[in-house]
Amino acid sequence: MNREATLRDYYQAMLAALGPSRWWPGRTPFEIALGAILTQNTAWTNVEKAMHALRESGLLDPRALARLTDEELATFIRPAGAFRVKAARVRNFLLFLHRTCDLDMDGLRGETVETLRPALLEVSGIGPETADSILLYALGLPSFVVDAYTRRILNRHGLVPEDIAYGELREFFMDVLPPDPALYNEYHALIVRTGKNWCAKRQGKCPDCPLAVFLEEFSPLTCTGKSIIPHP
DNA sequence: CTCCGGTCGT
DNA sequence: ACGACTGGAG
Repeated sequence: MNREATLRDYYQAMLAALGPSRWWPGRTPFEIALGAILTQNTAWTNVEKAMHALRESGLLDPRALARLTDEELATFIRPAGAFRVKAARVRNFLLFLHRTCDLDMDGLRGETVETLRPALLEVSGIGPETADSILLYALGLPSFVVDAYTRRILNRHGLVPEDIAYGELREFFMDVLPPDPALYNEYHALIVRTGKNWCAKRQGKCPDCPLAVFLEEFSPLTCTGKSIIPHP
């Protein structure tokens, strides 16, 4: 298969069906990075509750957040779940910002994916997906974000193995797509929107999915990963 | 591989 | 009631 053409076709199909996503416009880099940590294995609606609580108290700012104790922080982000773990992770990220840019993410402008990505991965609590989300959505750097939906959709379409590693799947996109942050931003956003609405873990809703045209056939009743017949 | 965890849809 | 949710660490 021509991977580049295939990935562009998938992108166009989702864009045509869903329209542009406009993810995280008008938000500060720190707010976006914070959201990226809080949303780990968590529905975004829960993250919004936590972000709202922080906003109401004027805490969507690294210098303000840094003054809280771990316990206070945990209380604010409680609706996001795993709040004790995430409080520690936010703390580690704040320490990272203190070290690298004096708690001002504008100071990270000028960094590249090659230098900043490994540095972020050194922070306990920031794994590959969170790092790429921060690079792409907070800093506008061309680092493709891979998530559970990306793996599930591509696997169910027979394009990649189910157990493909994060880095391999990221390169599956980055090897053939130009390093365009706007393209990466919209592509991942479209995948998440498509995944959330049509590609649930248990049972997909393939008949109405924007990507259904790429399946040779499928069973409407048992539209799970294994029941989809991969296209050639 | 297991735990973290409140919240929401089924 | 039950499992999934834009993961990551020990």
